Amino acid sequence: MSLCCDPLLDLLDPRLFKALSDPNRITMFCQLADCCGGMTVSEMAERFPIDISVVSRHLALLRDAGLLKSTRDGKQVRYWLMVSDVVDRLRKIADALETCCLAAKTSACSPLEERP
Amino acid sequence: MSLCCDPLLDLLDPRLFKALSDPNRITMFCQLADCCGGMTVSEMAERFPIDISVVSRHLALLRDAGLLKSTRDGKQVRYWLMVSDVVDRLRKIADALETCCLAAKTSACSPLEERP
DNA sequence: TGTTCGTTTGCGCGATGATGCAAATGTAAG
DNA sequence: CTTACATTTGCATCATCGCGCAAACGAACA
Repeated sequence: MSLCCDPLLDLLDPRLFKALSDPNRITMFCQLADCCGGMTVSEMAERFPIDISVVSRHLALLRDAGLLKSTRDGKQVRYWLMVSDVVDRLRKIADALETCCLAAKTSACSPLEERP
Repeated sequence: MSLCCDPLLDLLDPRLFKALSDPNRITMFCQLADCCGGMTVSEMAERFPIDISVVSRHLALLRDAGLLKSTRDGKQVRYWLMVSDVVDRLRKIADALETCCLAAKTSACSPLEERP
């Protein structure tokens, strides 16, 4: 069984949303948006009242979700926000959602009730 | 202390992302995107191998996060996807993210390092 | 090589989340 | 008013999450 919203379903990666479901991670995300030079784990940790190991884990989680990239610079690890990637993903989700709902309205796909 | 990304921070509601951080809720969200007539709790529950009470809770959570609206129709409660609201929120986040990062690049705001 | 600094990982604890079951609530029909 | 159906709400259980602490890892440097 396939849905008209299959492309939407592909775009809605739980990891993306789980990554931004935590207030601290959201703030880290915004800090990186304001800092085009990227930030090291230590620099980020200075701005939060939590242990640096926790900051490290949060940043790694954001990276694994595809929101950040990390580069080693000597002893330090610098995290960068992948702006265009994130912006593209969000816009694609919005577009797919609109397309899917429009298709549903115009009966471009069979109603759910008639499916096996 | 204020950040250039303050408008972005306001848009990034943890509840929105938490709502879509669960695979079952994502699928319910997509089902509603494909069904412009909305769905009752029972109709939704037919499509999932989980207890109907769990489905009810998932739908309520999606509603409380601002993704769905619910209307009572006799004994049944029908849930609808708030398409334009969700699409607008996603696009506003994408726009704010772009704006914030562009401002950071052009030094329209002070770098994080120089803040108190 | 040994030391130091930055980062990551292992472990445990308390809190939150997803789930199922049973009971309660709400609504329409007999 | 009683009954039947749809939904919601406790309650318990198990998994996951955020967190701190300590140890391990990695890279530069004396």
